[in-house]
Amino acid sequence: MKFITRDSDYALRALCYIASNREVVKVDELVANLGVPRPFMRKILQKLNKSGILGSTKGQHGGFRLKRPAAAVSVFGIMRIFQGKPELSSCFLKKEVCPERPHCALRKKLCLIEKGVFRQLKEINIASLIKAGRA
Amino acid sequence: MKFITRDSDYALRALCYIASNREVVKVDELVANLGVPRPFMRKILQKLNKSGILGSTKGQHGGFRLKRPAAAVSVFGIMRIFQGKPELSSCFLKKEVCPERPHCALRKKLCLIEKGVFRQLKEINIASLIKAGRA
DNA sequence: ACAAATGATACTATATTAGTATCATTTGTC
DNA sequence: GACAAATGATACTAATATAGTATCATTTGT
Ligand code: FES
Ligand code: FES
Repeated sequence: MKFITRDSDYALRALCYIASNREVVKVDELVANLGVPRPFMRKILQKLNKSGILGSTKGQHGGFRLKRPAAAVSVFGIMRIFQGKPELSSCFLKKEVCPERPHCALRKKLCLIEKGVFRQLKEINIASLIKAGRA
Repeated sequence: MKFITRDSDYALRALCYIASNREVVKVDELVANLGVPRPFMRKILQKLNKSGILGSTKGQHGGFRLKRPAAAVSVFGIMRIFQGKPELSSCFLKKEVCPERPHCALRKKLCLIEKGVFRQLKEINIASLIKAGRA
């Protein structure tokens, strides 16, 4: 079972790289340093741009830059962008909304777990990752 | 993002049904009551049998029966059977074992979260689900 | 012998994830 | 203004995982 997908993973690496190096970083530099396929990396960065995490400038001295403080970019936020809202508690029996939802014991318990996981994922951010990585 | 897959979900429903009804239950009865496609249900039950959660008898009065007390069958155990060990903390950069594993900050944090989730998933079991469902 | 159950296994379909390819647009430099 | 060097947008393909089906073999009670 995978919890973090590759695009989230690569996105986090790219963000850490950008945050701990220059202001503006080009795709090619990221590719060279992270070993991610170039077109895939581009796709990921463009998505981060659209989501407001990164800003970009085109042209000769263009590239990507962090648009927010590193501490304000959480792992939870990145996962939501690439994987949608992690939903630990889904019911499969019917296609419409499950009629038993309000009473479902399993769902209730999973929701509790979910809350805790989300809270923890929100606490991990680019700044804390960089700091922990250096220690 | 899905956390529990259908087979795990259906397995849990089947187990709850068996545990809260007769000793021995046939596939057809489960299918009739749970609305799961018969061949899929069979596949799931056979896997539960192989895993030692259920026992089975063939022939005319055959069927499936719980092989352990309901309280000893955890959601965690079922998920492991159908989804493999949930691995919140995987690294994608290389195909071999990641050389940075011992130092990786993200992985360390995810491992902590993982531990908590596992503990909680182990605490939820068929007996507690049935009890909570009746309340 | 036969019917009614499960066991084993192989196959197909659908959805998600991972990755590629291409052309358009912006921007600095000559 | 032409051109090179960057990103933007979009559409496509490949690989993998999930969901489900189909079939034949084996066991067991009557
Ligand atoms: S939400 Fe549908 S049975 Fe739990
Ligand atoms: S970078 Fe490989 S385990 Fe985190």
